Amino acid sequence: MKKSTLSRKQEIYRIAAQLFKEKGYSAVTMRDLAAAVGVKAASLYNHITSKQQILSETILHIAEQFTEGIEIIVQQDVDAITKLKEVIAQHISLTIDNPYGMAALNNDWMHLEGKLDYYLELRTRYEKRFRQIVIDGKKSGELKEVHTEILLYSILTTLRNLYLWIPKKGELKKEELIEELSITLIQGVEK
Amino acid sequence: MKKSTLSRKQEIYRIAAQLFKEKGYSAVTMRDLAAAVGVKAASLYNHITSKQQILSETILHIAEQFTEGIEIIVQQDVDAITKLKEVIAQHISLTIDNPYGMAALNNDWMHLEGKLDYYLELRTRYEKRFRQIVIDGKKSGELKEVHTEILLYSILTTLRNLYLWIPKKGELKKEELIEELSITLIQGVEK
DNA sequence: AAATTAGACTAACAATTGTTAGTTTTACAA
DNA sequence: TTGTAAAACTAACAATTGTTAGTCTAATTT
Repeated sequence: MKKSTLSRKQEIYRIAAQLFKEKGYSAVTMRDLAAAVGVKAASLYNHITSKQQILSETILHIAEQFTEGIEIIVQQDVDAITKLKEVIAQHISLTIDNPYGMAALNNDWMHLEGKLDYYLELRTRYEKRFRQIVIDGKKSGELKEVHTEILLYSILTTLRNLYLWIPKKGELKKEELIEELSITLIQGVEK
Repeated sequence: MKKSTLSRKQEIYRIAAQLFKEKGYSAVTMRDLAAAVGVKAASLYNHITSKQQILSETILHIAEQFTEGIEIIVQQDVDAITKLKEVIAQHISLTIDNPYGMAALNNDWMHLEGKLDYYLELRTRYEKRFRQIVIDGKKSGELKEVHTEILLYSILTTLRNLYLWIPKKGELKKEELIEELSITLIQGVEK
């Protein structure tokens, strides 16, 4: 495979992820994708092997980054609040890098066919690590005594859906976003 | 139309919303829906007029409740924090009443055909009222000086995705959930 | 210049889609 | 018991789906 082939494939993947974000995997046809790329549907198959493969490579690549990232974070010897901030920063970074892929990860994971079990395993591992940070933070007195699951899903949901509004906030600097979102999520909105 | 017809129609709508939540509107076929109802696909049309109608009635019914609800909340003569708590309570109530419909509202609104503009109008109105609460709260010194959009979307995203985990929390009482989620969102997770 | 190859094309496929038409069965009112 | 209407059924439709086969063209390598 040559460089030009690789970048053509990547261009298809990138455009596919954009369309998946707009309409969802199932509603995007290979003819839609081909038109957006500027080519006939059959020509796509010179570069990709299937529609399903586009989805699973897109999703799993990101999911692996998240799970590997949090496993590094949890084993650091720092307090829970610091870990939480690092998790927030990781979400922001990965979302800025690939907002369309994040949309697919969030909305289309159930359409993974062969790789669904692997995806679910990655997600379970991720949530387990995140939950451990919350539990440790409560035990050490850093976090409020609120139901773990409420605390967990309330933060996690905001982070998982950053892709919905991060692209619009082009004017906001990444470091500033990390700072403000950390404040909002950790210290709340009340003055 | 008789009572039995109405309840049959409602049963179809209810099951459809469940399937939409699992796989998304586009991935649910009328044959899937029929099988879940226990009937052949063609028989559905004795009760409904189209797949699209199921989606739009499901989504718009909820969207109207939200927009009407927040317009009542904003015009009350109470402080911003109280309004915020009422918005949170409304989200929890409507989500408990109809978690599957909430999923469709969140994930499948873009597949509305004739009614898409109306939906977007409702959503814009809703966000405008919500944003006004945030702006007022900052002005009155009740809320932190964080970017309005960050504060807005961070809360709103959590609320919009309650359907993802509320069904699992059957053991948790509604009033308790409102209390704990209000604390988490308004005062943050840090002790 | 000749040969090879990457990558576009047209045409077609088998399967699946939402929906309609027409018919039979079920259930209730008379 | 008979008549009527609701609601199930089978069969089919036209359109659309992902994908393959085979061909042509343009670019690159020899």
